[in-house]
Amino acid sequence: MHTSGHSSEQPFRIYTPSSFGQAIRHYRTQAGLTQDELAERVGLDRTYLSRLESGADTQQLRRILAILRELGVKATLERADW
Amino acid sequence: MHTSGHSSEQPFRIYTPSSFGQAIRHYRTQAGLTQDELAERVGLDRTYLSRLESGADTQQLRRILAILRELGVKATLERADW
DNA sequence: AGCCCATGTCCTAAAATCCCCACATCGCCC
DNA sequence: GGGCGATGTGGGGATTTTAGGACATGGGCT
Repeated sequence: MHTSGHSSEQPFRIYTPSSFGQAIRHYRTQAGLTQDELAERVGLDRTYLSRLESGADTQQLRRILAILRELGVKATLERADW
Repeated sequence: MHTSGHSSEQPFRIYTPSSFGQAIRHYRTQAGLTQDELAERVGLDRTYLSRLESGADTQQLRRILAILRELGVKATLERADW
């Protein structure tokens, strides 16, 4: 009876602004949402989302990624799939 | 021959600015670093790190977490332990 | 070709963030 | 008690980021 749902999709490892953007885009399209729809649902501007998915290289993101790198910590994103 | 290092420390699930801060603090102290040391290594201000670890509730973090929540994606931090 | 729809990109004002100072607190050790 | 190292916290100003509009591009469809 398959204890684990076993959806078997591998997590996204986040180590650059770009990889973060790609992950977001992946999950958004997989959810069948447009940038407009997602932006409205979370109260953001669409152009912001576009830039984020394109891997906008902000200093904020760089800062936290630098911290994680220095500490030897890896960040991953994956489907919560309850 | 122990294929996997099997260090078996459970990952941190990140769902609030606070949980993010706690994770950072955990890994920093585990690495035996002071805020000063870490801040200098990554070229940041110490007070910034302090506030980050205290779970500073920034809009930026909120935005990202809102996106992930809406997409049903979970973010985790764990030791890279190569 | 023409029409949508989704997305990328440029711009500017407005808003949020971060650096950098100062000072307070808390343990711990002498 | 006094000193010291580590951290919390406040404020101000400079820097960075975001919102929001406008416009271009590109694909798919008729």
